[in-house]
Amino acid sequence: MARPNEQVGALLQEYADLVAITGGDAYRARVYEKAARSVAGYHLDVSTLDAAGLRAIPNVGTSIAAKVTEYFRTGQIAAVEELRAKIPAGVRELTEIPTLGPRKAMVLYDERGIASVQDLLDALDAGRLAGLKGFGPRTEENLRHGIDLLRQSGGRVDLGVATELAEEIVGALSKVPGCVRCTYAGSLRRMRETVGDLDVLAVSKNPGTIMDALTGLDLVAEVIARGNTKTSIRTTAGLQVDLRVVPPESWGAALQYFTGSKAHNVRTREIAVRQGLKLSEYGLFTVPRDEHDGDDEQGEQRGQRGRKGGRRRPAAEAVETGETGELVVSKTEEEVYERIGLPWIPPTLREDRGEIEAARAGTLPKVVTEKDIRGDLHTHTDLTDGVATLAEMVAAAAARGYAYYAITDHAPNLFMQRMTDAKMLSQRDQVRALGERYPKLTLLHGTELNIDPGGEVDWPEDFLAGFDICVASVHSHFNQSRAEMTRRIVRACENPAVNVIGHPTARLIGRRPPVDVDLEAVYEACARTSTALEVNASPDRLDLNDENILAAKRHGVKFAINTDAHAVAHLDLLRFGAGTAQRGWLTPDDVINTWPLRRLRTFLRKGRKR
DNA sequence: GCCGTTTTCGGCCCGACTGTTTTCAGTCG
Repeated sequence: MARPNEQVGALLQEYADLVAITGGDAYRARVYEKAARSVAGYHLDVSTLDAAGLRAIPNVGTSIAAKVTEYFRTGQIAAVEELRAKIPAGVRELTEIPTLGPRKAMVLYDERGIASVQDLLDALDAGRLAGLKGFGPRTEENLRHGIDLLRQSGGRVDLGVATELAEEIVGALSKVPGCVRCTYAGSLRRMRETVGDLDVLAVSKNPGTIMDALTGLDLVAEVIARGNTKTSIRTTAGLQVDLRVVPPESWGAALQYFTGSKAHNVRTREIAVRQGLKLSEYGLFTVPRDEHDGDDEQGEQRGQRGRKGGRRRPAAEAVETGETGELVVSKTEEEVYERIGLPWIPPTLREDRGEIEAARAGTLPKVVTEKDIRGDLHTHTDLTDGVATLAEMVAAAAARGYAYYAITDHAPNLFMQRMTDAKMLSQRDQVRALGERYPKLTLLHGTELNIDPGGEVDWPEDFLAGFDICVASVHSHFNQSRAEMTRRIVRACENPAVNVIGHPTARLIGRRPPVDVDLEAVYEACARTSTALEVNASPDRLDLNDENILAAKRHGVKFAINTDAHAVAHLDLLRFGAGTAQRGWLTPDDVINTWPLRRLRTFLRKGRKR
């Protein structure tokens, strides 16, 4: 995504936070928050848009469009500067502490002059919070604890780690007597590339028993909250797990609700409201008549509270006193979506990135699934840095039912792998021989080339012509300038032997940032030269990521979802690649390794002479 | 401050848990 979009998005988010901290209108804060998200995720570069173009962005109206324009004209937004002058940056940082929101942060600043996390720690140590309204002993303890957590780094884990943990917990809870259903939801079900916490959902005849089962697991370091419908724990690895227990008839609504994302849920609830319905985690309900009649009065109260910065009355009373309308549906997600006039939307699309509009228009993509993939096109063996033999890898590929499978060991310029022409040709003979043992599986002999700093690859054209497929990747010189890196990768695309650009940004999640490259230029080159971009399924890469995939697809680029397996077990990581591709709205037609072999071979011929 | 197939004004998603409170505000998801 273009940088200007992210910059403006960050500024609007900051403004939203500052409005909330200063006790401004809560609805106004929320609008800025929504605008921040839509700007950051908008598909056009906002710095190139005029006022009308800006107002075409969802949640951007006259006022916000003017602020964006002002930002590109002057380099700042006066309204933001004004609030910055009133509220030190450290106060906003305070709200990153769990359990400390905008209201309490402002109290700390107003009453005690606390303007940073360190200030807060000092005040706690000096006992200076004593007597402050709303800050009792438990709150002090929670704040200290929150600061500890904050300082232990971001706390998000990768998709592989989160999936393993979630499956362990769901497995354990499913065995608890009385547990009827159990699964995970949340960002993990949506397959976000990192996961900040786990949401586990269960139906149980005996909620207490299943709560006890969770809090009793060996991996529990701390019980954060314990109720009869919700329990939260923190694992020894620092990950929070929320378990919700719902009645069986609420399963679909609860699964929909706890899968999120928050932005997607806001949209679905709004749609329900417009149809006179109410959607909660307990189901889709009709809104009773008298509540309609009372709308004006209630609205007035809400409006006033909103202006005072208070909150509206929760609907809990209505539930308790039985004023709630009748349950319409909620047994399955499909029912819930259908009743509000939408087809079921795959979890990986639920980010409010246009899926609601597409669902309404009947143009939701039929996203690619793991089952659509007919073969892995980027794998290694122990000839280079893999840990399994060629025979083992091929046997595993055959067992997965693949129609084709490419072996792509490293080329000589990754010097540590000691590849030679002779070794490669010898492997090719072995591949051909092995192929005869697997009549249903077509083996492709390939290689993973190194794109050198100038954009050249390992072998001359005539040697490259002997491969069925060539992946080419950046493995070194990650710090080149943007111009050099762009020229380097574009040049690789223009090489007639190169079929796939492997892990295109070379990032390692949480360890190495993506290389600085003009991705738009790369997408253009890929589309022009029939070079596919890889969706590397390894959970520490997921490269390209979802947003980049969306952008590349708009250029007409094709993709290959590959595991880059270095071991037999890695072939199973494919699902994370499929999930990431879904988040990028890819259909089987966009993905070359879902195609029949003939079509794939035609694509792989590219610009080669033979 | 944005938005509209009920509306260009009057709404804006909904509920659980905690802590400190004695009826509820704040935070979180």
